[in-house]
Amino acid sequence: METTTPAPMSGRKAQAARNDQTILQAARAVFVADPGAPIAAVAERAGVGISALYRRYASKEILLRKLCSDGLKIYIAEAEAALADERDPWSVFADFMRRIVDADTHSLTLNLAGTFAPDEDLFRESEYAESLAVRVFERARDAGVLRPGLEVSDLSMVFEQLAAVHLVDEERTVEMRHRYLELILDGLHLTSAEPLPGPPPTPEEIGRRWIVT
Amino acid sequence: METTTPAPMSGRKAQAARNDQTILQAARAVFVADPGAPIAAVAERAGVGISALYRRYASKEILLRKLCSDGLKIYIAEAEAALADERDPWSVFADFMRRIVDADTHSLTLNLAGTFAPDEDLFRESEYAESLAVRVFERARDAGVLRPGLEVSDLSMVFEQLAAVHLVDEERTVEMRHRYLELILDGLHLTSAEPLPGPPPTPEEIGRRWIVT
DNA sequence: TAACCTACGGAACAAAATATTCCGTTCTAG
DNA sequence: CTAGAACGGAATATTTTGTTCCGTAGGTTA
Repeated sequence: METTTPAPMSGRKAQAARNDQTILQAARAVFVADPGAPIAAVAERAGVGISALYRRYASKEILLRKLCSDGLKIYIAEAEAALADERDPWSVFADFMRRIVDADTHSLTLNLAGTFAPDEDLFRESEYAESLAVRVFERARDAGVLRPGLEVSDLSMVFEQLAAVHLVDEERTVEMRHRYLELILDGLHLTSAEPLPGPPPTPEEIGRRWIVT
Repeated sequence: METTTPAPMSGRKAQAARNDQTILQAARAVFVADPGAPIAAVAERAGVGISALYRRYASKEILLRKLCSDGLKIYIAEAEAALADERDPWSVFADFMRRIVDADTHSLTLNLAGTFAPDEDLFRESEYAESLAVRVFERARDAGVLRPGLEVSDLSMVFEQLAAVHLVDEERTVEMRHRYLELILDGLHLTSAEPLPGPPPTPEEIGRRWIVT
């Protein structure tokens, strides 16, 4: 459970605890790259056998839910941090965006939408996360630092667009996302600009994609 | 082959000619929604039997190449139109972007990258398309209407990002893409703004994704 | 009209992929 | 020294899917 201390490097239990981490990281990397990847690919990437996976997660679906849930937890944490941030509204908002893009929470929610049945808990977490996002957004909007006509739902779409930025090298991918996030932030910040064309996506439009087919 | 005239509505040949169209449209729609979709899904969507597909395309891979090739042809046509456009540089550039986004040529090149072996011809077409894009881009840049530090390769990434905008309803998807394209265009047009952070993607980084694994 | 041929629908087939189970092995704690 | 946790990875059962095949209908030609 401790990621900080290398812990008594030896010992079966330490090994296992380290695997907990390794497996989750591997799963994340693999499923972000290819949402339909076989579970064997995760094991290989983690450098462990398949049974090491099944010992921890009874099924692929459960593993996917875990990954999603973790992503949401990060999102929630960042949103709460933003709400507690006392600096000027635009900096707070922009940094929130940057952190979410860095955390890459949307590569999962985007790619995995519809590939597994959303848990009841997941649903609640998701709703809570959304409610926080609303508050973060409204703080910026009420402070008058956002382009007129924007809605919270625009944020989701922006995150999804940035999650689509994918190069082979992971580090470069992160760099590129920052590059285009700055571009988009400039557009979002243009308080004197024209409102964007077309109505923003409705929450319903955004949520419908989670329906399992 | 003629899409304009409904042609002698009846007649086996007319029927077949119409199927040529229907099948391509269906294939496009299906594979854009799900790059790994089975060929049977295309047949179903087109409302024809499987053999109607195999009569025209000897394999799935050939069909995919055809779709990609068609997309590139559109891209090329739009780029050539832009180069022939005499209006002010920014309008020409912005309209080029809008048309490409509308044509949705990148949903295919993006989603299908790596799922089939690029043909020799496809390769040539692709290179020609890219060379045109360079000229369109440089005309705008040389006219001084672009934010400093931008490169042609940034266009590819922008198109890919916009191709990631996907709602259930197709019409709304188009609307949304326009919405965020305007946002991005504003960012691209900010000639006095800071250059974007990080080096732009290299052609090599963008091309590497086509390697079949 | 009759033979013929093209385009087609869709079942049947074979191959590939993949989630999950199972069993023998290794390593550690006590 | 031994019981058992943790593991590696082959084997299994199932599903998915590309492709082939065959019987039929509609149109065409002689």
